[in-house]
Amino acid sequence: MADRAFALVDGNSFYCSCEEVFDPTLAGRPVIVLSNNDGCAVARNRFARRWIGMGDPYFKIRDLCERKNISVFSSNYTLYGDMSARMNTIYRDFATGEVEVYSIDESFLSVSLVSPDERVAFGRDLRATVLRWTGIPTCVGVGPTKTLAKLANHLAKKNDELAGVCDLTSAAARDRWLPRVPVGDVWGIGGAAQAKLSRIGVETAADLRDMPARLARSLMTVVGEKTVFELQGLSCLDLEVLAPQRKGCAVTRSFSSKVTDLPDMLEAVATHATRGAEKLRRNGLETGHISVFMHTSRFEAGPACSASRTVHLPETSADTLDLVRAAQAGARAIFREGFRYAKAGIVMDDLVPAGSAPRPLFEQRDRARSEALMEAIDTINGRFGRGAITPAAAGIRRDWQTKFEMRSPRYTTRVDELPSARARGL
DNA sequence: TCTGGGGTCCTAGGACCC
DNA sequence: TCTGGGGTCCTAGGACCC
Repeated sequence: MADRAFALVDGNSFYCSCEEVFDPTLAGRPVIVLSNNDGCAVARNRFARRWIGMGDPYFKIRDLCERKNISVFSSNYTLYGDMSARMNTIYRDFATGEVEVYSIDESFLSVSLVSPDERVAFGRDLRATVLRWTGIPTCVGVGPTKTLAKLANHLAKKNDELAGVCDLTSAAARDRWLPRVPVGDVWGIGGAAQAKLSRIGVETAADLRDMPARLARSLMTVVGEKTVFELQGLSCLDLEVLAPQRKGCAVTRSFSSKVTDLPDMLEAVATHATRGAEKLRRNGLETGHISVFMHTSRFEAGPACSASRTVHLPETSADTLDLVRAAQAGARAIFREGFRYAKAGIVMDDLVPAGSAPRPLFEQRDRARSEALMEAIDTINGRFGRGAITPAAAGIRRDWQTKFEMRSPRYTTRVDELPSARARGL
């Protein structure tokens, strides 16, 4: 049995690249994609990077974008999710199914069966195939642990001479590269850990690898200790080919304009609960309680307020009407007049598989009827688009609705939004 | 004038990730 | 005017019990 090896593949400026695939006029031009509500820049292509910082609020850079002729898009998660699925199909071919989908644009592949001297060629072939079949440019990092694969991917992105593929399989390669990586760029080392490490003179990935594991544990808990082992080449994190059952589910949104009255708040909370119930049903899960929260803006002077309330259900449920009712009851209990609310949301945790929880002796509602109704609603919304049917409480789309003013078409998932092509000179 | 000890379970909050 | 959303994991500390 060969030693273990992992590859991490990710899409370069993934959201921007998705937009560029379907709009050839963007080629060679700066492009950014905004977060929900057109709030912040969350993706920048390589031409936009010199002007736009990650997370820059849009209202602060709007003029700059105009001056520099930067193309700006609202997030189009439907499109990005579909492109992501296409890429993972290719990865599964390359890694005989041994693929962990880590995020919308990153996947770990097992490459244990690829001999060490062929791993760079494997990476180049994978990149070329993904580019040809989806139009998305990628980088590939290879290593004996997931943390090293991640680090290799980071190096592939930052160093043009690597041509998009970096292999840290050999100890010699690690000795060459790890001293060049700031410790804060290591997967799992955030701001707090970086500050602690800096105080004891640990500044690079190589320093972290060479520090005593026990000291790492005392500074950064067992998570930091594992990171040290992983940098040494001792694999502590396995590939998770089957997505573990999710434990929680949240739907939260900032309002596009501040909410000050109860009817608007109730409508927003009902909309979030509706969406939450859909997510539960799609995952075959139920919840026994739902929490509601609302708060004012942390950037705004004036009276501040942050409140939350958990409401228990008589029995576990994924029924939209149950969840809307409970969420609104919670919202009524915590809503206070006189505040300019900036955000509200619902959170559900302790999720259980549908039908697995013990039922009360005397059922309070007709389960079969509820399930039939929800199935009908999901079918209709599946065919005609989300929101074709919603509970009346989720309302009629008022001012608080999240903004997506610059969203591109859903090219790959909606027949009425397919890209069109014109042939010239025939 | 004065403190038990040890176990489990739950929750809140911190840290990190994309 | 305008500053994202959705996860996971770990630990400390309180409540409770015997």
